[in-house]
Amino acid sequence: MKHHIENLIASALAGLEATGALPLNHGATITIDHTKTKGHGDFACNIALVLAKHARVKPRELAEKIVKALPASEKIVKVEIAGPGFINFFLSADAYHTVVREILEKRETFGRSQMGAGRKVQVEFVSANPTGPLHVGHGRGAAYGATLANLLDAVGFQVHREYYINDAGRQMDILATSVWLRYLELCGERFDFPVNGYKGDYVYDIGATLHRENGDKYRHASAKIFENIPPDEPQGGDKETHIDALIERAKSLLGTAAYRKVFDLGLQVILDDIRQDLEEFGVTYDQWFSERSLIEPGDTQGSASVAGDRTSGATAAERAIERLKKSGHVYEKEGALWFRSTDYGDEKDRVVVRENGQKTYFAHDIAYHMDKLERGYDQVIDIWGADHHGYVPRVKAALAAIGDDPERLHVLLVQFAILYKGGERMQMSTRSGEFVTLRELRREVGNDAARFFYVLRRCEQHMDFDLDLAKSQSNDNPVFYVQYAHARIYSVFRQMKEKGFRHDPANGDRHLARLTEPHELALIQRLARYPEVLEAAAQVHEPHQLAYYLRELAYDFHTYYGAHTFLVEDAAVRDARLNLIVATRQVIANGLKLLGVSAPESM
RNA sequence: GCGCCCGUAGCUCAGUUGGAUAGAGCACCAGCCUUCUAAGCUGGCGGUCGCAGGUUCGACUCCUGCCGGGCGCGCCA
Repeated sequence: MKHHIENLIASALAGLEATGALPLNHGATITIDHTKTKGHGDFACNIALVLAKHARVKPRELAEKIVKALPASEKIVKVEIAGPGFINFFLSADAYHTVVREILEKRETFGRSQMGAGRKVQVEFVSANPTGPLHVGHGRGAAYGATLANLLDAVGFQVHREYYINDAGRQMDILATSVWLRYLELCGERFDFPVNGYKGDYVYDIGATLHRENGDKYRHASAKIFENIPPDEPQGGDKETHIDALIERAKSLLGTAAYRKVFDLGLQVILDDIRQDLEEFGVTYDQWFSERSLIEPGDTQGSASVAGDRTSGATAAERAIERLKKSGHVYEKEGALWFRSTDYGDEKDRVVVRENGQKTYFAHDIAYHMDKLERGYDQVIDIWGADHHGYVPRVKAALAAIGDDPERLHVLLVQFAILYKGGERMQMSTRSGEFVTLRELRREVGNDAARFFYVLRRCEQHMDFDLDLAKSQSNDNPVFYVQYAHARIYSVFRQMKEKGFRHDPANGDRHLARLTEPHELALIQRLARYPEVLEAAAQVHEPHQLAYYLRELAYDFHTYYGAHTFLVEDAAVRDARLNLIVATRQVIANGLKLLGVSAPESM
């Protein structure tokens, strides 16, 4: 409909340009807006205001000229000039009635479009370190990322969903060492567990699995393990150097193969848990990309889709460093290799290869993003926790340095979800083991409420997640309101059978013109906007627009329900109304599907 | 100190990418269940859009400076 009016305006402008009433090449784009108040019609166009100065005419005068030049359209019953020079369009009821027909024809595909034109988009989200179960903060990224990916898919992008597994690096070594120490406790060894180790219950469980499957195979005497290890914090030492020394001790005592076994057990158990957790949450991926695959050429976990030249056997990380070197934006200082990211506006230069020869996490991330772009995505979307925001400039700088276009990378920062319980803010720390997991949240409030609640805020908005409120399942939670509208429509049809009526959709379609009540027109107009909402939400990466739309749609329906009876004696009116509410049910179901929320038939 | 995000009704938040008289839910007050589910509907109360300038036909929206809150500034990941 918007496009239809755009065409009318464009043709009017062309006419005025031809007669010289308007200058050529004014370069203004025609925008059609929905009006806020009914008195302003259905759509409004501000073109006369925009062009007035250029045409050296008063806005209202120009508006009159445009209106006179407008071609006739059967979809429009009235055109008015209002305010400073807005052109308001009033649609015929018939123009809207066709929407009901369209929804019933297209069913679950109604709202989908080809805006994306098949362009390839990668969405990487959650990507939590596999050092423990997902907590409620990850849940927000999961719900947001999954919904955004669904939206992009719905408007015609080819979407690739990916999880980056941080399975290399110090945090994972700390986990492996923590597992081993818990295992040793089960073997009967006694010692003080390091302050900086992972203390969650799941670490015990993994240690227990290790013990059950291997007995005392990996046991070493605690005296030997802690021999010459610098003291931990409670003993007046430094917790970081203490845990690092323990990691080295674990590696040397166990040997490479056995250490890797312990390490991989922890990784595998936790990753399986994360995968299952997300799956239950309705979040699935096309690919789980291993960080380790960037540095271990033989690794089969990672991307198999990179076509490029790996003839030399170089890892992705090595190739990334090479490309950086060729760019001339690196230098050596104090034994380390630095990337001069300040050349691209970063605050300071960054180390990519440490003094000890190991590549930094940043180097891996350069390689990962290089790999992403090599895979040919038109657009790469990263969804990160807001605490990583300082990281964005250096990644973009690196992409620019190696000759890729940093504009292809979009980093969306999701603010923390702060949990409140009993009016008090809850603290979260993976290390201490005191946190609310995503799984706990899902069990308490349900998947539907969690999914809906999470995407109700713009991602850059801090979110207060009141557990008591979400748990109470009161009508504070809009998900029930929307689901109830859906269930209510099913209920009407159950009632219809009891009353001995039949729904004849063809008859309803013939009598759509009987839908003349203000409630009906309002509902139809809301339905007509659904495709626009999907496009807007996808384009600006704001799933909350869909959530709000569904709430408004549910409101329109509930109001209609309260004001009119659907199951009336007049079959023409009855069938037309049933067509309308079936269309409503369809759009609610379509929208909820994209949000990952169920659409129940009864509640 | 520097950088990013946020500041809209008592609370939690929208505001269609610069449009017309700033909206919703909750809370509070007053109504509506022999009629398709009251998880609902109707009405009312509620605002210096953090503050001050600027840009223009027009600013919650864009620019600058302050104030307040969050986060980040590692050869951690």
